[in-house]
Amino acid sequence: MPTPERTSIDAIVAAGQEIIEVDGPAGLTMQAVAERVGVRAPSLYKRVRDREALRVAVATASVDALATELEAAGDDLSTLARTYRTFAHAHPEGFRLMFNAAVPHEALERSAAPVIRACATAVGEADALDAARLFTAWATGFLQMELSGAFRLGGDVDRAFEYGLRRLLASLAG
Amino acid sequence: MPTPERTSIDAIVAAGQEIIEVDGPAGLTMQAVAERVGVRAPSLYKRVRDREALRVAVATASVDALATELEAAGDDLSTLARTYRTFAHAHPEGFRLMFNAAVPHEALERSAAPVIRACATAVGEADALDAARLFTAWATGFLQMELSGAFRLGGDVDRAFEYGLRRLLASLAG
DNA sequence: ACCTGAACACCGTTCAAGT
DNA sequence: ACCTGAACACCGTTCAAGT
Repeated sequence: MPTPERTSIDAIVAAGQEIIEVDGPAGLTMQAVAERVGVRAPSLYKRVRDREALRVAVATASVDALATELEAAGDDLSTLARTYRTFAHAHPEGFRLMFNAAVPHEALERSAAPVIRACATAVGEADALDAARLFTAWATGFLQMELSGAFRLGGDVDRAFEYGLRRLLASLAG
Repeated sequence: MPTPERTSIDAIVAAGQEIIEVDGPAGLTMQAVAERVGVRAPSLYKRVRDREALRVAVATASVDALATELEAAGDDLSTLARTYRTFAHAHPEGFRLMFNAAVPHEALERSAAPVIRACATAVGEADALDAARLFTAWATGFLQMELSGAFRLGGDVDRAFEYGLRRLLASLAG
């Protein structure tokens, strides 16, 4: 006898995204997600293989959301960098999880594409990939350090970000 | 009646470092550490407050080890970058944990000092901190992406590292 | 003083039984 | 077909009792 579905993979992932921002990555338990979507924990196994798959699904949703924002930001590297930073500030735990779960390659590629395209414009096709990696590595590392409090002491973090961005753009232009 | 100590905080932290490299961060359980140092799990609570404190202690040990290697590397930014990368390759899980645990500020400062000093030589005292943040953010982000497999496809990763390093040094020189 | 077994709460996961 | 309670294994943590 068929029964109506009481939740969905989308609702489960959305619940996971909300939970990590409130309770941190350790709060992402099967029971917390189940309670939030209104089922019992065992029911989640109809939609996700295990907790690790749920972590990956939540991380992938974050990468997809980031990709959407980057695509809307256009081809300007400064705008892309600031969009990236705004995203990280808005969803710090989702941002962190992106680098702590095995996000499928297609999702990563989609979020990388706008940066690679902008770099191709700046340095030409031949060096576009290397330049995009330079740019993305800097932005990612900066945000990770900013969020983890590595910049706790000294200096203006906004100024350090703009300094890095300016230097990088100059380097790519040179 | 006093009893002889059957383990030590150093042995516990060393066991934790070994465990994460073999079994990953999820393998760092109180029971696994206890077994490795030859006591029962409850005994660990004589030396560490809880599992999170153990994670922090292991991460801090990694930062200290990194700082020691950076101090020995000298004042050349290229050498510092390659030393950092060699360290990350040798202890990938220890490297990742450094950014996923609340390492005390003094440890972070000690590992940052060699880079700040090298940057002061390169760009002067006024911009040394911003330059060090640019440099460290790039290297950290690059390694994190390299280790997490974000560079899985396309291009030579070694070449991308050297490309980024060259561009950054040029930028700081300019 | 440090160590341990026992106990408890909590979590991930499976599965037979419900609808 | 999906959902659930019950069950099991495993883990973090506490604590009284041992030496």
